[in-house]
Amino acid sequence: MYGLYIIQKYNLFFLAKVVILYFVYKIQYYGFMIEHTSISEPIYLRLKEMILNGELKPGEKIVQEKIAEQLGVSRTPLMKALLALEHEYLVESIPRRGMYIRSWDKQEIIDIYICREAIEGMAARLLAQSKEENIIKQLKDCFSPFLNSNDIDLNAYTEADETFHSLLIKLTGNAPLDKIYFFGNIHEKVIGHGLVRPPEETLDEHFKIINAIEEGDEDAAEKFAREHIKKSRELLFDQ
Amino acid sequence: MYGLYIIQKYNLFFLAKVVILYFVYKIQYYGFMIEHTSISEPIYLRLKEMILNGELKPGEKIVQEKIAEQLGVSRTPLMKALLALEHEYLVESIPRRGMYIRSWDKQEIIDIYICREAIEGMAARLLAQSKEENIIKQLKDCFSPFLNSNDIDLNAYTEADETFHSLLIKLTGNAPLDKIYFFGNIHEKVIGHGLVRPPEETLDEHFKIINAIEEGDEDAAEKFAREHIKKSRELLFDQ
DNA sequence: AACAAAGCTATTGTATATATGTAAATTGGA
DNA sequence: TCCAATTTACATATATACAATAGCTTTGTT
Repeated sequence: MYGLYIIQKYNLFFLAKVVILYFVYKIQYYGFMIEHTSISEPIYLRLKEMILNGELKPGEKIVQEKIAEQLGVSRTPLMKALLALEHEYLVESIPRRGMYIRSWDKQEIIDIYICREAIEGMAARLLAQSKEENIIKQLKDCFSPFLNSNDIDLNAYTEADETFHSLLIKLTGNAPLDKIYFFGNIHEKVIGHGLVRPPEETLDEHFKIINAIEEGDEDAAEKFAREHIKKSRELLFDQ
Repeated sequence: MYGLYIIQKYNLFFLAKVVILYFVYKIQYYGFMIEHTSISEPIYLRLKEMILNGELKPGEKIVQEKIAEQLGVSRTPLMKALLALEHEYLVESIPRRGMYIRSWDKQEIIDIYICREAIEGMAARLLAQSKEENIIKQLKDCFSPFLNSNDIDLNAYTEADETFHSLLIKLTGNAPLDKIYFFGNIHEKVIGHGLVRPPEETLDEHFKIINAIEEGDEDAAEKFAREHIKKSRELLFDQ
């Protein structure tokens, strides 16, 4: 045993191997590598993508074994991902029957928009309280490409819109608030990648919110953020 | 095989067994029995109870096999329950390390109270919009026992307070809003079953909210609901 | 004696097997 | 031919088995 070690010690291949293993270890340890938390994380992301882009359609049943085979994993981590999606309102579970891609009726969509009003309104208020320059810059940057443009690219604007609303929450730094804001996904799904209202109308509203935040006017910031969502909601159902 | 069947067919014990099994089946089928959706549901409830009453302490590690054995189940449904608790902010998961009972620092509690302000404020507004008699009655009933009483039982009042805040959300009928309102648990946990402020102070505030709802004054209802929570938050941290 | 590295142990993450329940299919009777 | 009841097939829920890894312990070297 000892003799073997002596031999190995001066064996170049052995040394090389140790060095490599060491670095692999260090790389993993210090997190330079992609953090491989678990396999259910990528499953979750993939399924979410499939739901949002329509590969999996509302009302469709999810047969666990099929999807598991399709993704090349077992049912256990798939279940974990499905439970996360259930908590995000994207998947519905009927005990002993199965899981289904969720679909929303008119009332439910209204209810979701009301939640967004409450959450985004509060977010705008919090940002107005902080009034940080860096925050205002980030918000402005979303829409600055479209200012003074008389031919707005709808796809780009849609993406900017999504970024803006997501940023509004994240920039507050309020983690619990971000945690309960999973309705953004559903918004996207409901309107099918389009816009509820034309950029000409909403661009101004977005800047109204940003300006109120910049001026530190909490009440105005919240009011404008809410009105912005409310208008879209009312237009969706002309009520 | 067939012969055996004939013998069993006329065996009284066999017949009795079949009859019993049949009724058990029917009882289950028609739902006279407690609906046994799954075993993870009671596990979830039990764990929640254990966390809230302090049997499991903040920061404590949850060793799955231990708890599973203790509850007499396998790790699979336990995991399901733990994931649900993670989504409710009661349990924290560190990948490959384990799950821990969550503890909250000052900033996080403030953040949670801010969420409550947004959610409960919106709930009060929605109820003011509906202005249903039945709703107002239920809200009033929470506190009517304490009116004109100069010696309020603190335990009873604490319970009434919890019921009131929970009702405020549920009575809106907005399911998504109720889904994101899981911070009520944490409130209870944070203040340790006590009250942040004395009944003399909060009883009046509660009725201010209820009266605004009764009068259909949305703005006032939301304002009072928010102020009520904000005052407690400020007192908790005297900021 | 101090430190690094390898091995060990405990616990999590994943896969598979078993059990239980639901819905569809089939059979038998009117 | 239609209806009801039983059987069958399939999918989910739970349990168990296996694999991988984090942190501790031990060992060996300087």
